Amino acid sequence: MARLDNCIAMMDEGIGRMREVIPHLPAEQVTLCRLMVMVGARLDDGLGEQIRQHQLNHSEFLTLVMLHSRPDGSSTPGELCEFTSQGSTNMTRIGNALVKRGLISRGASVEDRRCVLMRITAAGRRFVQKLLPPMFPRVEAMFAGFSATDRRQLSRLLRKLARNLDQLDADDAS
Amino acid sequence: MARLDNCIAMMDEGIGRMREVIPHLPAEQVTLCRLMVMVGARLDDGLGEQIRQHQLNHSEFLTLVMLHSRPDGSSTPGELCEFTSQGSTNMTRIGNALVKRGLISRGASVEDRRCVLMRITAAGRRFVQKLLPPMFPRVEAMFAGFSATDRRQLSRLLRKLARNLDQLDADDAS
DNA sequence: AATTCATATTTCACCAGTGAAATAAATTCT
DNA sequence: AGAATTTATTTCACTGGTGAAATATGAATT
Repeated sequence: MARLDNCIAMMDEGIGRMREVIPHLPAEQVTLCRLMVMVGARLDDGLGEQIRQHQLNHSEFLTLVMLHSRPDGSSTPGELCEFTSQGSTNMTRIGNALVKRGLISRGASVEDRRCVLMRITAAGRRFVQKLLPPMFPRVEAMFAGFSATDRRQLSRLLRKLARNLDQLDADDAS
Repeated sequence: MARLDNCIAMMDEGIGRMREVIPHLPAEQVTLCRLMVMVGARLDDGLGEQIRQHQLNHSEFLTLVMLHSRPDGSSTPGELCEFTSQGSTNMTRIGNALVKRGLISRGASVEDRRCVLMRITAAGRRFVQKLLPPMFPRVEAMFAGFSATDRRQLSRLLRKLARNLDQLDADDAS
């Protein structure tokens, strides 16, 4: 796989040439877009590899960790769909996979019996708690050389970007 | 689709609870990771929608724009694979699709006759130049409220993160 | 009680990308 | 000249996810 650094250099050159052909190209913003997508995807790939070693795919992992981090360790498929950006079809499949491995249980909700409750099991919790710590060194290494201010800035800017994206989606919808 | 803002709030709460269970969790870095992935993916989705209106998928678009931004408008499959993070199998398919639409041409290279040269056609250039400008307003809106300093900071931090990720990949390989 | 709405599952056809293996052709090495 | 290497294509089985439609069931509305 190409180093990110090369891809970025290639992009910088490409955008440099593009702006000569397309006069009103917002070069700085386009660059930031591409950086976000490239770096975000690569970051995800690296972690995905660690996850795959545990026979989990990305969505299954996310769903499981999501449940683990809920106050009561449970949620409904609909809610999980929303926060993992999955379709309901896929959520059903994810549920099947996790239930089969004994990491979660699934049953009708007591309050609203048409809801299904997915709940992490004790085995599921153990699994997550064993799975996560080995990922920490990599996560920390990603931000090596980032000062406390750098981290705060990045967090601030990403959250700001997120708000703008929400706004754009809202505009699209209306 | 859930607003990014909700997802982020949910994540913040989740990580807050997690750190009580897992003592040495690098909460700040994990948060940044998740932010990068979530925001990057959402950003991509929004643009992907605009691209799909032109009967192009993400990779085809990237490949085409890549060619357009090269000095001579041409490249080899291998090179394009590298910079678009595609497998060669897929690159062949992308080439087929773009050739069929007359946006690129494909033929043996003169210098090295085992290389294939993919070159954007005049029609391809027109297509790209008509396709891009409508995307600019969205791209600009994404960074609404970003000061020049904000943009420079974000660029700096993303490039720094990219270098760290390259370093991690290099370490993995060795 | 009947209708409407909400939640979830299942099935199905589909899209996009992966990874390995076999093939082909051209180049480089020795 | 012969062998090894590089580049690309093709085929194939696979993974992961999408989107629509049909079904079922429970809850809310009237």
